[in-house]
Amino acid sequence: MPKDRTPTRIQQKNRAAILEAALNVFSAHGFRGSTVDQIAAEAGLSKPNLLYYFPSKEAIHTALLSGLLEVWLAPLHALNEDGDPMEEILSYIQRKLEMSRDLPRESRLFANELVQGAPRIHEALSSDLKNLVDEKTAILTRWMDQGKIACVHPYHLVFSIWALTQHYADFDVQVRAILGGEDPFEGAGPFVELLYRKLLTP
Amino acid sequence: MPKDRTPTRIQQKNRAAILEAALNVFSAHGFRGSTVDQIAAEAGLSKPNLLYYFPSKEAIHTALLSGLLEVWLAPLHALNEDGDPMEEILSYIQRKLEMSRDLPRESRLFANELVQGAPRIHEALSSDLKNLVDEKTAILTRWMDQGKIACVHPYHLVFSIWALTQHYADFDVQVRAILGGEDPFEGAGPFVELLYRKLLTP
DNA sequence: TCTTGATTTGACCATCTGGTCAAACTCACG
DNA sequence: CGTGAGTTTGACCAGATGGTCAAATCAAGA
Repeated sequence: MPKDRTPTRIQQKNRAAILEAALNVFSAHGFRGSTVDQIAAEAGLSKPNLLYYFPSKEAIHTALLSGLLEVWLAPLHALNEDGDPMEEILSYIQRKLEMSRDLPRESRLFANELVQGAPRIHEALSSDLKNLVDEKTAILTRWMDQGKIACVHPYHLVFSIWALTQHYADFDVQVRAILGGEDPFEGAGPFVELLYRKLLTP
Repeated sequence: MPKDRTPTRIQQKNRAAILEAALNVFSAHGFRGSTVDQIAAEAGLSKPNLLYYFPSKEAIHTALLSGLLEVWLAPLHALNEDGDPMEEILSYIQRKLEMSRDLPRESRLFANELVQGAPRIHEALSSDLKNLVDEKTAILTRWMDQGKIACVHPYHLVFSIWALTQHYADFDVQVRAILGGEDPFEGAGPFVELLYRKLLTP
């Protein structure tokens, strides 16, 4: 196991390669469906070598999840009370949709975890995530009280945004099977924008 | 392996128990994360006995999926061109939401399969499902052309209904972690009804 | 160059898992 | 009863899988 001191170039490179490979594998097969050999092969390392950098399969998984949670929540963090309410919300939605398009592996990694009861990130949900959502729904509620956007259940508003945008990453196969060759995001962008404009216009 | 003749009472009972147990286990852990022993224990059978009724783990899984696909698509099947457009769509949405509340295991079974690329039901998606959706979006399009509902992308309208309603079953842990003790479906029903009323009112 | 710590690996192990099989048991029916 | 088909199971197997370890290799500073 490498020391905790300043990591060498090799350590940085290999840790990064492992996390990148693990993202590919875990997001495609879930935790239980992925094997250490698979991740090692994808990272271009032997299995014992991989286990030299991370003590176990589970350690890789949690390192991935906790490392990506920040990235995943960044768009919501950026929601700014001082901006124009409708524009703030719509640009949050657009950022989430772009993340589904550009980071589908990350979306599916979390989807895999959540759909199976989030055994490994349950605590993060009810602490970090809940705090963030509480904070941002408070902003939404204030906007509603001020009549700047229509009055709807703020938590379910957030859920709906997550559901709508992440659907395109998580259930990509289904969407594409139905749309045929058409690019899903071509139509999705205008659709969700129209939807939330109509919903939130006072 | 039991004969193909008219199944005995024992066969009916055990097959049903196996599928019920498999639904519990597969929906909670995914295909790869579930073991035959787990399913057998849950069904109150020994592993060899279970494999007397189904030739393999995969056979149980496909039997489950194909058996439930019909149930899963029934609400969309029921969408009737001759009814009142807005009421037809809203009651489709309510039925889907009720299914998320009453059949969350079924929802998660499909979610698990889809998020991992639907390796076992890919063909059903691009044949049965696509045909059904094509048929029903044609109805939606006609309603839009007649000015009976607002004009939006019909495929993305369907996707949004799936995403919004199934979110409450598939990501149940997350929803509950954020809502605290509140019943998710209490607020979800009125929220989605308002959302689609605003979206689809011409 | 030499030394020392960092890195890599082949061989190995214990456990889990899907699946098999022959033998035993049960049940309906003549 | 008795019998034959239907049902159940303990014992077992082969392969996969997470993880270990001692030995080998490499890399950079003295």
